Amino acid sequence: MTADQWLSSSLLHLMRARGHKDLTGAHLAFFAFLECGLTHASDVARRMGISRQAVYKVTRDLERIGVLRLEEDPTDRRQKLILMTARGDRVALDARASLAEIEARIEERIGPVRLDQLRGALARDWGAVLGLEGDEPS
Amino acid sequence: MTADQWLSSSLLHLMRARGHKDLTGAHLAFFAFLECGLTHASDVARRMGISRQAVYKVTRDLERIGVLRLEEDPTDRRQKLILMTARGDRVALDARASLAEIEARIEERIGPVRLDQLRGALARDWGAVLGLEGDEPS
DNA sequence: TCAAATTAGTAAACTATGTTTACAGATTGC
DNA sequence: GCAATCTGTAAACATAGTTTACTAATTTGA
Repeated sequence: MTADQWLSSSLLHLMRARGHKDLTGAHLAFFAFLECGLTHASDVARRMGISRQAVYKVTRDLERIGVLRLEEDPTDRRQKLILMTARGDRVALDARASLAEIEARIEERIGPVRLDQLRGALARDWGAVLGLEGDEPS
Repeated sequence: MTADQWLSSSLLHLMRARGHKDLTGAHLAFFAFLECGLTHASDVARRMGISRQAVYKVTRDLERIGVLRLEEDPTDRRQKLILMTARGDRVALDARASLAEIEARIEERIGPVRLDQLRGALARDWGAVLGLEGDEPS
């Protein structure tokens, strides 16, 4: 189990415990990018480094289960605005709480100082590494 | 793109450039555990935290393309010994060289000191975190 | 200005990588 | 000796992505 897999499976587990039984890992990963202020599927796809067709499937799912809704974008009629429903806001809230819970468990395990160092190392150093190259799909 | 995904896709890319066109990411991930001295599929499955059925498929693939071969284990007739073929040895060599190349590119990007710190932080801190819980499959 | 190139969303077929469930044969513990 | 457990095997299924293809809307440039 890698760090990534552990993080996303922990998040998924906690979200299910909070009643979001129909959310998958892909749904939650996608959701994080909406939280960053993105409002269009193609932007999310580019930022996630996956195809817009993959993102499309997730948005279609999330619309079907009532987490978000799509609306015509008046500024560009090719695009659709991705908007949160009431349940979408609850999901976002519960996701933030779950992530805080996970971080608290890590801190409990390795201590606040090393957690801070680890966060710093990952943000600075991996950030620099990943800024180097992108094999993004079409 | 996460750090994990970046690492494995870089490794896969370099291995393909070295002529191993038929190897997949799952093949290479599995291979790393053979390099650690494991000789039986069930051991690999446990260490990787995946089902032994998933490992079985990979071994079957790798046997088919001539990277490894299976032999009856004389000490336990339930088990089979996983052995390298000549091509398997070449794969292992090329994988080590590719990883060294990747690490060199990271070092070039963030410098030797921060690379060392990052490696330390990941080994110590994430190791401690992942040692905490295991949702391993049956 | 208008044709060409690009971009957004949609959709189907396929791929990669896992899981769950099931079973038979070998081994181990009591 | 027999039940529990472990091995490899295998099929059916799940998840999350890709490639290819199409239409409509927009942007670019000669």
